[in-house]
Amino acid sequence: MKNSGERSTIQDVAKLAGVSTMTVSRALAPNASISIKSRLKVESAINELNYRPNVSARRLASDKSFFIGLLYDNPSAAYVSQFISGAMRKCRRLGFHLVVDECNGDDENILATAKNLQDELALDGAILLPPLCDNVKLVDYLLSRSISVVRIAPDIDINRTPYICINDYEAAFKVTEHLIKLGHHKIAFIKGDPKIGASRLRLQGYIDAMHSQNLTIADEYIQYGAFTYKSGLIASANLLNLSTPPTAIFAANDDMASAAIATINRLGFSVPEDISVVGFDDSPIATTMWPSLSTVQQPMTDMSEKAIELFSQGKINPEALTTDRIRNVLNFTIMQRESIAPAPALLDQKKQP
Amino acid sequence: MKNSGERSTIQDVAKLAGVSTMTVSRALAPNASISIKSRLKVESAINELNYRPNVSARRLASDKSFFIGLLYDNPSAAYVSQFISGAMRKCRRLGFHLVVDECNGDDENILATAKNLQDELALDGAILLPPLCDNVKLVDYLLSRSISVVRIAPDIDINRTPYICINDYEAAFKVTEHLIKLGHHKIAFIKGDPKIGASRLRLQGYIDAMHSQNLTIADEYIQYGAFTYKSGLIASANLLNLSTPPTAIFAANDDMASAAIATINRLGFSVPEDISVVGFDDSPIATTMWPSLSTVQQPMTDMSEKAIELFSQGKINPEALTTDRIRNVLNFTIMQRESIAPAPALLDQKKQP
DNA sequence: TAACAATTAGTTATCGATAACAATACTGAG
DNA sequence: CTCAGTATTGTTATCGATAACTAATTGTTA
Repeated sequence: MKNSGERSTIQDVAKLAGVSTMTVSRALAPNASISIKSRLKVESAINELNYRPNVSARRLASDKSFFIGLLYDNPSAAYVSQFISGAMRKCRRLGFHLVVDECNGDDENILATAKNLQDELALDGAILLPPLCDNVKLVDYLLSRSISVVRIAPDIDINRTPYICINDYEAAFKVTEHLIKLGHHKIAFIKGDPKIGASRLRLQGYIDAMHSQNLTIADEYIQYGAFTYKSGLIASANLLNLSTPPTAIFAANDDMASAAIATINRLGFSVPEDISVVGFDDSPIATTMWPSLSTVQQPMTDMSEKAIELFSQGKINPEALTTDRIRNVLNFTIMQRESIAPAPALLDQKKQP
Repeated sequence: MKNSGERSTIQDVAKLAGVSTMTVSRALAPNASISIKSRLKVESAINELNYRPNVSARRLASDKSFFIGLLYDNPSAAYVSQFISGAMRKCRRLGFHLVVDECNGDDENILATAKNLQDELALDGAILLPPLCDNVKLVDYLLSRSISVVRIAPDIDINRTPYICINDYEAAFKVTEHLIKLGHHKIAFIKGDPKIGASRLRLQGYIDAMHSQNLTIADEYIQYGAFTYKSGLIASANLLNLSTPPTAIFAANDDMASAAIATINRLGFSVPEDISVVGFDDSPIATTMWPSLSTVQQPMTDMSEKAIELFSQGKINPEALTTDRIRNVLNFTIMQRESIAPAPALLDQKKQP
């Protein structure tokens, strides 16, 4: 190992391994033709010297840019920043640069931002966060410029690019099932933004879980929501004003769930004694709230690291996409916190102003 | 202008300007000796070709890295991500790369993370967000490696490095003054994390504004807080349980202010009719809340862009630091929203469970 | 005005990697 | 065993910029 401060170069590795620099370079490339013997020699030299290629030199010499764009529209700051931090770290390790950009507005604007970014940096890859992951025009454009695309939780054209997600359906199913096991029968659901595919899956998971236990769902128990706090306030107020309010509210994300808690408290009920509340995403608000919010945790760091890894495993070219490369479904965790409890034996209190 | 897709190089500029590439290079450097005539020729050629230097080539050829580290400890995700987005954009424009890293834990850990980053990337500059901006050991280390440092809202060794902030004192003063003008006399304050310098300034602004109007502050009206939602819940509950609760609560950040709103609602009072609430920072929660929160907006994008600009204006070397380069105090904005109203004529309701 | 500094501009080598081509080492068929 | 054909490895030029040196120009002073 060279004395710290000085980084070792490909020349050092080549000398130590007793091969040419090209052989080292080839050992690093995913699809190069190189003998096993050389590869081993090079690999051990790399380890010994703790060598890592100089990105700038690479970028200059090759036609690749090693830039990966992370494009998002308007998911919550928390969602984005959680995703970023894992992706950044992984990028650094693998010699990529992450370029984060917000694509706002209508389709035209979004496309313009993407084009601009591309003109400026010549992206090698792009990661699309919801709801951009389902923007067909954007995907078309990126693929037409032969930019590798990885989508997070897409709902459309599932097999067109590799994607990463959790099983939203199953998560919602299990949460609902759990509430039922705690004795809840009157479970309401606050839907998410219909533009985001996962909303549909979460709703369906809830519905199917209810039906699987032979529970019927009153129409009014499924409320419209849009992933915003405000929409959660309205939806939860609607639910509490029903003649028979629910004993549990399952919201499609944490912002709406925390709005539900606020409403419940404001109307003189308490969480979880009177009404249990569950959210989705495990965003920071879930633990800043009091009572803390039970929710579904997505493994954001794993997801973002996985996304970057996909780029490094050779070019993601459409023909070579095997199913196991395309589908990357990671495990969720149900975070049980203070906001849920067994159903109250009887709920006959009246709300008081 | 070259046909889009192809970027023009320094050679193109040199040819068009009728000079050598070195002259172009020098025209771009901050302290190079070059005649006005050549500089003008080069500049117009650069404009015509829309030339922007290739960062990789630069990094390879020079001893600079063009990496700027953005180090933060644990300010809210919202604070960091707002800062990042401006900084990223500016970096792209000026040919830097922003490397974002979280430095957690005790001083030793923080230092280790910074050293690691430095070994890996050889930073040209570092931006320190609070509370890292006041970590003397960290600043010492970075300066000792001759990394340019820009600090955000520092409280210690103010003149050691350039810094960027708003006038927290004045903002707090004006907010308090505004509440007083609305007829509030019983104004309480929830303090921020004492590790963060701005906390002290915000408190002092509040105190001085009260005194300037000859209002006295009951001891119990100044509550301990730590910038967290939970600490805001406790502090506000304390305030509402006083025999004469305040008619206005000013919290040193939005998280605590929103906790205050939650407590007020839970105890059967309403905002702003019974009690006005003001926060600080204009974080996303301020507008997701209902009622929306009046607060002080820091110009985060301006701050982050300014920070990056400082690096590009030649090396920030300690000797050349004039006062006007060091101090960068930007303007805040008081965001008046739904959570404040004139003081109630009389507050004689009792809280009801 | 000649002689010498000080400024400004140009030339060449270099950073660390890969592309494209050239050379060599293996392989199996005849 | 030889030779074509393939698999592997090496050589040289190159990416786009700057450092370090050299050359030319300008300005100053005796």
